[in-house]
Amino acid sequence: MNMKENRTWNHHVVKEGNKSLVLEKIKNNSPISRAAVASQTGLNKGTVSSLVSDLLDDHLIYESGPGVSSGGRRPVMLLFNGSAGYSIGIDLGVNYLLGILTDLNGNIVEKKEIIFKKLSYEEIEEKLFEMIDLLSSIAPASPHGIIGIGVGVPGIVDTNGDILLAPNLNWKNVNLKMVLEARYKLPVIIENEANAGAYGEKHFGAGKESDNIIYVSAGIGIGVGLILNGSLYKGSNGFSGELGHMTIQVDGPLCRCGNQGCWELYASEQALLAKAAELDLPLPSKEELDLANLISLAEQGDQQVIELFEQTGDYLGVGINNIINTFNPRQVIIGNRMASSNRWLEDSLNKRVAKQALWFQQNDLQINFSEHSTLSAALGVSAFSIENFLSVCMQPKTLV
Amino acid sequence: MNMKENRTWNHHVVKEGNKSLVLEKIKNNSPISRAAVASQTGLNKGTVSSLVSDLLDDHLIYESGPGVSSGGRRPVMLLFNGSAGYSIGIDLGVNYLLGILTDLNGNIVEKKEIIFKKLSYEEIEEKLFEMIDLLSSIAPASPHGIIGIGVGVPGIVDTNGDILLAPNLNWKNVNLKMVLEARYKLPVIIENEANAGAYGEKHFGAGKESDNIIYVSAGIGIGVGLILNGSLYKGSNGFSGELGHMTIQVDGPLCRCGNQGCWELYASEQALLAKAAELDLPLPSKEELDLANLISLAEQGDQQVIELFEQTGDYLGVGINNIINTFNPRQVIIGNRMASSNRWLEDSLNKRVAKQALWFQQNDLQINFSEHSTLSAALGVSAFSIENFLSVCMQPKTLV
DNA sequence: TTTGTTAGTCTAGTGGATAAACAAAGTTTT
DNA sequence: AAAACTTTGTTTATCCACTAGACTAACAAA
Repeated sequence: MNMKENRTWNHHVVKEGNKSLVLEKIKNNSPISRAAVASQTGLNKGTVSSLVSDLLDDHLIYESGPGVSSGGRRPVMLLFNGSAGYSIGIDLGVNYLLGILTDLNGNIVEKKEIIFKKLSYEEIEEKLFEMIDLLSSIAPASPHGIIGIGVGVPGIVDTNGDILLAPNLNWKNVNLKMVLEARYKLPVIIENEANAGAYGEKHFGAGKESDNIIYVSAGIGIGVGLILNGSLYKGSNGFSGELGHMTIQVDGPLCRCGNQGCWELYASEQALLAKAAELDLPLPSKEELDLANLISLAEQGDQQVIELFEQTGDYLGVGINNIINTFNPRQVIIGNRMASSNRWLEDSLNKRVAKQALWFQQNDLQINFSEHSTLSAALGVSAFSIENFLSVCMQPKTLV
Repeated sequence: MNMKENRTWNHHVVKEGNKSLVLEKIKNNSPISRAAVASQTGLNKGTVSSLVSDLLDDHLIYESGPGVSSGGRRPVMLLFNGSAGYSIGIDLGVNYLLGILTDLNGNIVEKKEIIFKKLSYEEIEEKLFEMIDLLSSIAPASPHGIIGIGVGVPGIVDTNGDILLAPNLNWKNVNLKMVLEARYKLPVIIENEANAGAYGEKHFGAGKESDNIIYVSAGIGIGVGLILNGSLYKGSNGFSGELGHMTIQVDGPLCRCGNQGCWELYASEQALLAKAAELDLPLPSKEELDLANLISLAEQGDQQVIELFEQTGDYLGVGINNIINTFNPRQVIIGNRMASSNRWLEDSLNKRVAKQALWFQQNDLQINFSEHSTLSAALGVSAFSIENFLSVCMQPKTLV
């Protein structure tokens, strides 16, 4: 909420803000008593009592038995009710569909994956419906039911949620949001896969406390999700983070974007595979040249492949250096498919960063590979829906 | 103001927000009547009346004569009182000191420049005192007097205002803020010169309405100021925007930062001069190889020099492309000393951007050279002080 | 049992927003 | 010119949410 917005300030806003403050406190510090919430937030005891009563009515929190006394009356402990509703998050990949059902804490209740190859838009839509229907049917009974659907896509999504371009899916101007909202009558969020991953990492990853997190989604291409000042930065039209097409070699090879020497020509899965194709690797057939097989070759100690990974790690480091100099982030997280090869990427990447990054940028800076790896994006869109749902819950009820 | 901050919400916050809303409305739409403020902000007429009366008491606005009637009682017009106080903004360069005195609208009342060469910290401090004393003494009488001092410096400033490193000045860990605050008993803001320039352009430049503005300060080195979502992004420790050290050529020449192929090795004033030194140019002596002389050679039609500028413009475009792909900004503004050579830089820069930037990024994107050029940074720090002053004015008075 | 402490609710009071009535100062219509 | 209408700005009554502090409840220690 920004003071410069043309929004007036009144007691509703105050209540909304404080309610949100109390809920956040309970979520992050549960179990906690009303008294502790009051003293820790600075709110008056009475105010907290009243807001807590609202939250209880909404089933967003619940009271557990009494806690331990600290020399007086025993406190009633409050807990966030993660099971007040469930959220669907789907990672729509080029050749897979990964769907999860999470509770409001982001805990995964169910996970389903479908692998496919070269499907048309209509066919993917069909699979998507099946996935959502399945996950909906699995969801346990709860006060709020399914609270929203989120979909992460490998493409450019504008600020309205329209998919403008998804080159690897061969999609253009697809309004999936409208389709899903019409069919399911639920809030739908469509988000770029890298943005979703960044959000997922912020909420459920190692970087929970950081305000400035850069999520590098290194897969077929490279996309970057930016969490700046604690919230997702999407740019003027929602096209930020196209760092895969950042020039790191002015006179480098031509990219399909029209540019030369783009980062993703050096450090993506596609780049790795292209370089591997030039080698004479002990694979059963040319068709089986994929990341999984390269990883197993590396595991067998194939020096050629290991060197390939190391070189890629070095190039990843070059781009990450640029990111560090640009954003001075607290944390850089490398996710998506390439993150699974962290064993062979890590050393050369760190060496490159240590060599280049300005000294003062190195303080308090963490560079991690994602722990969730393939799940970040799905978790992220699920988190979007949850945030959205909770913020709507904070708003005053308008009587019908 | 962020809902996640651990700040409670109460009546004061509401009043502060609405007062700020009303003041902003009057500032941007003056002259304007109370009634118009009410209808345009959505606030109640009575609320506006009361807030306006507060603002009149603070001398932040004033009433002019009655306006034209639109079929009823004639309105009393309200105007922002730019002369309620004055702000001092100083651009501390490597070999110059540029100080301005502005009113609260950012209009320059007085401008003074001192040129010097290789002074020690103590000597510069002395000059700085002289400058501030002079500007203070010139300021017209006003209700609030001098409301603050801002200084833009060519170096790394952390979030406390400490100057950690200013390589070209040979400064390290200088706490200028404390020195000035102790001497003048006024709020002091120290800011990186690129950040200051970005702020200056946002407030007084062509990009008044844009929310996402990138200011490229191309001088001896290159620094970048980032206005994202309407406010300055400073990174976790205040070190963001070090884009001069972004790699644009992995196997390029070594930079003093330890990196190879940094942008500022290709597109800064220093790079231009270095390349010019290799040429056999018709200059009276080697000592006179500077930007001003190169510009006059170009004006005389020297093809070698013009090509040098064009090449530099091309390289500027490479970095700006990376900026566009990263931030999807509404506007990119090139400022500082190199901006004065825009005539010869512009074409090759635009050609490079047109060739490379992803098509969807080109919509609604403006690339401009700064209109204020050398004044942006001083205007920016002055604006910082003004903003700060006004936000303090919005806070409820605590009776002593 | 008494005393002290902590938890949570209740009541009165406060500040600021809103709606609506009202006063002031015009314009337009008759 | 008088009457009717419009618009501006103030005033009044009311409402809402927070605060302070009294009060009740429930426990521990002496």
